[in-house]
Amino acid sequence: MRIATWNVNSLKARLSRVEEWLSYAKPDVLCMQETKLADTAFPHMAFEALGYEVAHHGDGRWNGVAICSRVGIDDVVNGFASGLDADRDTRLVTANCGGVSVTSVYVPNGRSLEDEHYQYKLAWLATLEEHLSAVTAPDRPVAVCGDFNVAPEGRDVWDESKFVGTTHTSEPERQALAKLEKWGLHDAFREHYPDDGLYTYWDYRAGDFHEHRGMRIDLLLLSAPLAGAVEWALVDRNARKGKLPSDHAPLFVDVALP
DNA sequence: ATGGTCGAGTATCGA
Repeated sequence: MRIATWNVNSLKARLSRVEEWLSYAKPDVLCMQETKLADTAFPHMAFEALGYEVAHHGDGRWNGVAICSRVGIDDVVNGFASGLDADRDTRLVTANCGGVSVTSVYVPNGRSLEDEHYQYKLAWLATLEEHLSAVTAPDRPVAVCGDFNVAPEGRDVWDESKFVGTTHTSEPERQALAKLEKWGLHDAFREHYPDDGLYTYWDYRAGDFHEHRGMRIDLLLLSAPLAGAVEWALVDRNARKGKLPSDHAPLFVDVALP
């Protein structure tokens, strides 16, 4: 099973690039973030034409997440599971895709360490763990995919000295991520490729992509039954090139399901 | 030279 994630930064602006990518990468499951669409505006027919069913959770202007699957999609949960504090934004959607519990996440940015949004980000990551415990368990096949807006380690940013006192690299954020991993999730891409300089996001400004100034903030977190069956993983940098790219590249992993 | 670009929507905010 090929499981992919991509922060598309507006599906309206990116639809043709996403269609192109699906037609050659052929993932079984694609998690998208920042669709910036209301549910009623989602272009379902474009995805159906490529063989995908879609669960989308969005409210329009910002955020918005989706799961596209060609191996079935059931038990859809929009936002956090019932009983937990409701999210104020549309930042996650969960579904069962061919026996795998898939969650597409768009973790809050945080903006700055002093901003209220940073506290929201930390609380959000804690609630995500409660959500996972409510809908599944780490001994089952679980894939939590998306834009985590956290670079797990120093090697995940282009220059650590540029990230002193900023979000995405602070210790509380990294601890929140480590706590998720302790729940039973593995950073699938990182476990196979230890090199630095492997990024998923490059700011549009200042030619950052061409200067290799990036960050690895998009992750595929897999439970042990999946992490142990990973064949390979890839960040498709080609999808960050050319006309009207997202500022994120898609990332996928191939898992040999039993 | 301490910015630089996108996408939302149409003035600015968010990333």
